Order: sequence, then C-alpha cells, then structure tokens
Amino acid sequence: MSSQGERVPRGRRVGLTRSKVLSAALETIDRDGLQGLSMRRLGAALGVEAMTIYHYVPNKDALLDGVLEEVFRRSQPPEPWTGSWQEQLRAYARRLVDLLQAHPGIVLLMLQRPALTSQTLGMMEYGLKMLHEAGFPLPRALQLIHALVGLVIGHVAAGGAADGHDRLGRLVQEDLSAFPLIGRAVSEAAAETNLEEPFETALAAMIRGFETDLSTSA
Amino acid sequence: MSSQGERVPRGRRVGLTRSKVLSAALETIDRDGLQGLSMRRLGAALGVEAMTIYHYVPNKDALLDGVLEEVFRRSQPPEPWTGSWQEQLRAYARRLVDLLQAHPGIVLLMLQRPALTSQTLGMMEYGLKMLHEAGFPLPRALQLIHALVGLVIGHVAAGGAADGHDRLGRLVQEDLSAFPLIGRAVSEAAAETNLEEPFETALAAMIRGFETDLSTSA
DNA sequence: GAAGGTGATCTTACGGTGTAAGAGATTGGT
DNA sequence: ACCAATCTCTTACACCGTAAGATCACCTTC
Repeated sequence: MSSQGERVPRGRRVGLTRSKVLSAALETIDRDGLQGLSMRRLGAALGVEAMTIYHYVPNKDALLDGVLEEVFRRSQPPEPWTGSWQEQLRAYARRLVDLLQAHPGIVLLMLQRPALTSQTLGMMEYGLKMLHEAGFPLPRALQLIHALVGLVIGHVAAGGAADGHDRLGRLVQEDLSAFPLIGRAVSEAAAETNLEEPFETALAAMIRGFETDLSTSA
Repeated sequence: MSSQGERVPRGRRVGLTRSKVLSAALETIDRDGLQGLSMRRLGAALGVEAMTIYHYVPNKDALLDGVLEEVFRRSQPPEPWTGSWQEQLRAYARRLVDLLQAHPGIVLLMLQRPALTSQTLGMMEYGLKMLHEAGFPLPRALQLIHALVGLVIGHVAAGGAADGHDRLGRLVQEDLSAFPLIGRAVSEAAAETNLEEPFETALAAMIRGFETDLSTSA
C-alpha cells in the first residue's frame, strides 16, 4: 500500500471527488469563461458523462456556488494583520483584486449568486473586525466594505484586468470622433506605465475619504 | 388618414419595430430577470414567433446590446449642469443608481457586454467633460469615473436595491453564529431609517478623497 | 470462493435554448 | 394585375440542464 490518501480506481471508475469536480469547473471557467461551462463539457473534461457530476453536486447552481467557495478557499487565509487600518484596508482590497483577476469569470458569479458561502462570509467578518477595531461603528464598517468591494468589482470589470485588454483601449482604433474626451483620456492614460495605478489612486482617495469620516464621527 | 406615424397592419402582420422589440425585451427583463428572457418568450410577448425577431436584430447578443442602449436612452439627457463639481458628481452617481435600480437586471448586462454603445459612451463623455472642466487631468478623470461607476454597481448589486430585499438582510434569520460581527452589523444597520444613506456616505467619502487628490495635484 | 449490498457511472429521454435555411404571406409600387 | 420587397412562419439542428432508471465495480459477509 503506497499512498492511502488516493484510491486508485480501475475499470470504469474514475475516482471523482467533489473537490476535483469544483477544481475542474473553475479551470473551465478560467479558460472558456462562465458561458463555456456546461455539465456535458465539464463531464468531458473529467472523463465522465454529464450525469455523473450530479452525484457530487445537486445541480448546476450548487456547482457554481461550490466554485465560488473554492476560489475563496484558495486565497490565503486571513492572518493576523499588522499596520494601520488604512494599510489593512489596502491589503484587503488588493487581495480581492488579485482573487478576481486570477479568475475573471468569477466576477459575474459573485453578482449573480447570493454568494453568501461560509468562505465569503468569513472574508467579510474579517473585514468587519478589522474596521471595528479601528474605531468604526459596525454599520459604518459594513458600508465601507460594501463600497470597497464595489470599487474592486468596478475596477476589475471595467477592464483594468490582468490580461491588459482594456475594453476602452480596444476602442481607440475605432470611431471615437463623437467622443473626443474619451479618446484623449484613454490614449493619455495608456501612456502611463503602471496599469494598476488607476485603481491604487482611486483606492487611496476612498481611504482618505474614510479617514475624515472616522475623525468626524469619533 | 388618421395618424400617419403608425402603420396599421392587417392580416398576420403585427407591425413590429426594432424599438418595440427592445422595449418588450426590457420589460421582460424587468419582470422576469435576465434569465427569463428568451427569444421564444419574447416572441410570445410580442404575439409573434421567435424567428421573427431576427428581422429586427441579428442575434440575441445584439438584442441585449440594444436593450442596454434603450435603458440609457430613456434616462434624461445630460443637461447643462450647475453647482460645484462635487454636487455634479453626486448627481451623476445618483442618476446611474436610479437607472440601475429601475432595471435591476441591467447590472449584469453592463458587466457581461462591452456595453460601449453610443449612449453609454455619451454618458461617459459627459462625466469626463464635467471633471476635466473642474480641473482634473483627463486620465485622472477617467479613473474617478471608473471608481464611481464601480461604487454604484457595487452598491446596487450588493442588494441595497430598491425592492428592499437586501441579501444580507435575509440572512439574519439564518445561522450567523459563526459570524457574530456580520449579524450585529446587519441588524444595527437595519435599524437605520434611510436605506440610501449607506451609499450616500460612501459616495461622500469618495468625493472627499477626490478633493484632496485635486488640491495636491493642482 | 460465492452472494449480496452499496455506491459510482452510464443510458435514455424530455422540454428548453439560440438560430440557420427556406417557404409562405402581405404589402406598396407600377 | 403583376412584381419585388418586406415581414412572418415552419422546420430543423445542436446544444443545454436534469429526471428516471439500468448497469457496472467494488466491499463486506458468509
């Protein structure tokens, strides 16, 4: 008996696992987008017929919820933080950005599904604790997190994504004569080296706004 | 000849129009959600077979783009603004919020499609002009708009939507024992009367952040 | 060993989807 | 009255999610 962790099946048994199913689904989404995931295609990727998947997941919605949970599970766990709450917030936001940029198809998932799995709730609880200890009342902290998540989603979805094919950027070659400012803004922005800077400055602005919010309510 | 604007068809002709198709599609989305819109169902709503729609729209994607354009066309046109750029930004954001809350299914559309129709680009150009005249460099103005739109989308999608069924709110009855801060935050936030306040404060914080951004770069 | 039970996998089927291809009907222009 | 253009329908195909049940591989117990 070499390794007892993995059952090695023979014959027609493939040795599927809920975890393997979710991982394959996530890979498929990363490669072909959310639309590219179907039970039949996922089954094919796993070397199995579509219906087999239903032994590990009750239906496709549950599969998608599981994928979302899988994504958050892979992200590093919330470790004890250090630094000011501003730095912590920045790290929190960057962690979310990295997560979403690594799996672009997930953004749509987050908005479609309730997405209130234990993993996402855990991340939220983490953020709430962070801000509450920094002095924010809990309802305000909830607002800040909503705002921050909104900012992140907006940034990722707007195309400042990792693959660099900014939607607006692709438009520059097309007809923008009717919208001169957009054309100028995009070309001037493209000249800037750091692609992440737009998000960082927006994030910084938001945090600055929170600072005055904290000082006036404290 | 009573009214020459509307051709009154006899026989099997229904007198369809691209505009009528888009309006019916938007109504269907508002009523049944984005998933509830299929060519066959839309056809039925119009008193027509599904394939007929393809005479007014090349395919479903184009139909969805058209719906998105229709939504923005219905919003009031950008009038000459008054007040400080802060007030203008607030109005800009509220206009977007109203738009998205009136048609909740549209949020997903905005994130799925490139959504670079002439109407959406027009709204963007409008915002750019506003901020540019206020003194922001164009690339920075573009960042601010992205951030603002992200904030709006985040707020609407997070469930602070008009119908009041906040996703987190529904969770309160369920098991939140593992996430005590979320439970407290939600219940305390629910005690506040004005449901729009969370967004307003986040928006205010963001604008405050932009202010210091403008003063340091000018 | 053989028998039986338990779970994993496959087969088949149904109603839904978007849409390509072409037939049929209605209309306005001559 | 005819034609040409436009609108609408019919049929068909490949795909989708999944309900129901047969089939197969393995483990346990004799």
